[in-house]
Amino acid sequence: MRKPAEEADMPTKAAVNQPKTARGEATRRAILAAAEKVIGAKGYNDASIGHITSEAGVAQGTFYIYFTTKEQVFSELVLEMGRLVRHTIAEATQGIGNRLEAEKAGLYAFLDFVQAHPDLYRIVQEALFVDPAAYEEYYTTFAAGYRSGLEAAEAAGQISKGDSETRAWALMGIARSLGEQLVVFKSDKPIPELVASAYDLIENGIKP
Amino acid sequence: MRKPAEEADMPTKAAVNQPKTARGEATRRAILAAAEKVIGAKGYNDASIGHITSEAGVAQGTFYIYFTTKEQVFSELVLEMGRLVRHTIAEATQGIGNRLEAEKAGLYAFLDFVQAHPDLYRIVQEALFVDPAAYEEYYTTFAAGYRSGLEAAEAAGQISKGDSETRAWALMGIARSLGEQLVVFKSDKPIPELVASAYDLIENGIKP
DNA sequence: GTCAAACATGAATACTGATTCATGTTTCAG
DNA sequence: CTGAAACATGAATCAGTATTCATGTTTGAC
Repeated sequence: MRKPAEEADMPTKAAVNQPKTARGEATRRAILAAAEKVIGAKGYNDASIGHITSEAGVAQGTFYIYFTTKEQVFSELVLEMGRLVRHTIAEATQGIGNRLEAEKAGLYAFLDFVQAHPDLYRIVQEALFVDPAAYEEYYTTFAAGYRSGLEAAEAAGQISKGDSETRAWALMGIARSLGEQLVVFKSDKPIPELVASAYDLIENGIKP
Repeated sequence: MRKPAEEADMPTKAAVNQPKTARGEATRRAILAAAEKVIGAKGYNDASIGHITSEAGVAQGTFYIYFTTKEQVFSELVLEMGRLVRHTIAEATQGIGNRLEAEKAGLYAFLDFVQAHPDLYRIVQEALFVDPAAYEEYYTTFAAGYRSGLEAAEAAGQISKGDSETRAWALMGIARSLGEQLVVFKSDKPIPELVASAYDLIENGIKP
């Protein structure tokens, strides 16, 4: 478990195994990409190191030059997914004044991203069983952002008052469920329609 | 799913290994209960047959008297969760005329159930990776019920018009997300509050 | 009571797959 | 150019564990 840092002092996650040359950099990236593909497709347990390295076009031992453990690649992928999603959404909602509109654009961007990266989506789901801490961080970070957006909107009078904590989780649940529609159940409903229907619900509810 | 008669001829899923005596019945049940507990706690892969049988208080070989495969117990647990949840919700919403109120009562019952059976909840989530077919059936069955409820309510003028397919998935997503709050993130927010906040959102939306 | 069918046992089998290691090959600073 | 550090290889190790099986024990119909 604990891993003494090379000479620094990170208590939580020492970033060892960093490549020093361009070649190493490329190899590491290839392995990471292969891991995303293979683990996303076969699941963590059926994805063997052999599968991953052969997909990456390197020998099995090469894996351990850049990663200390099978679990470590997995964790890295979860973190990557988190960073990418947040970045994508932040970019998509950049400069949208009305926060309700921003949320809608965010949902749209999220679904687009999920459709483009189905493997990463499944990996995050599996994290609940492979790396619960990463899973938790992924969702709590996400929820915190959602929540503060809602609170700002509430303060600005752009949405009604309500429990923004529960709202945040509920809205995340909607986004996740629709994402699953696309990636897991392979729905062919176009994203714009999904977003439109969902946002009609979110804005107006279902009261007659 | 379909249940072959004792001596009929199902090609897909022979229901062999049915105990014939009271003792066998009890043992099988003990193993199933142990499997729920152990797999729910450690996850499918880390839950070995040895763990399960020792939790059940029987020898390792006994497992294979009642189950042909580790995967089979797992599948059975997913099916059980589906049956139990549907039954619980049906019972809780029995005789409620207003369908909007019925949905609320259903959410309440669902969250109660989830809190009482955290292991089963995790098992369903893991089914996406261990037994995708069971996972799919669980959610599509659930969604179909949700959807037809919404359509009936719409026809009866009890809710506004809208895409009931997407609505069903969105509402399921909310329920699931709140369930996860309880079971995975161990929120201490009382269920009635969760339900109240969520249903305010579902009924009225967040428009000011 | 008896005995065949059910049930139970736990050691042995058989295989998978993560991780290590001894041995080359490539890179690049000086 | 050159040699030490990086990088790469893939066969060998090593542990875990699903499943089988030969051998008892219990049950219940008669």
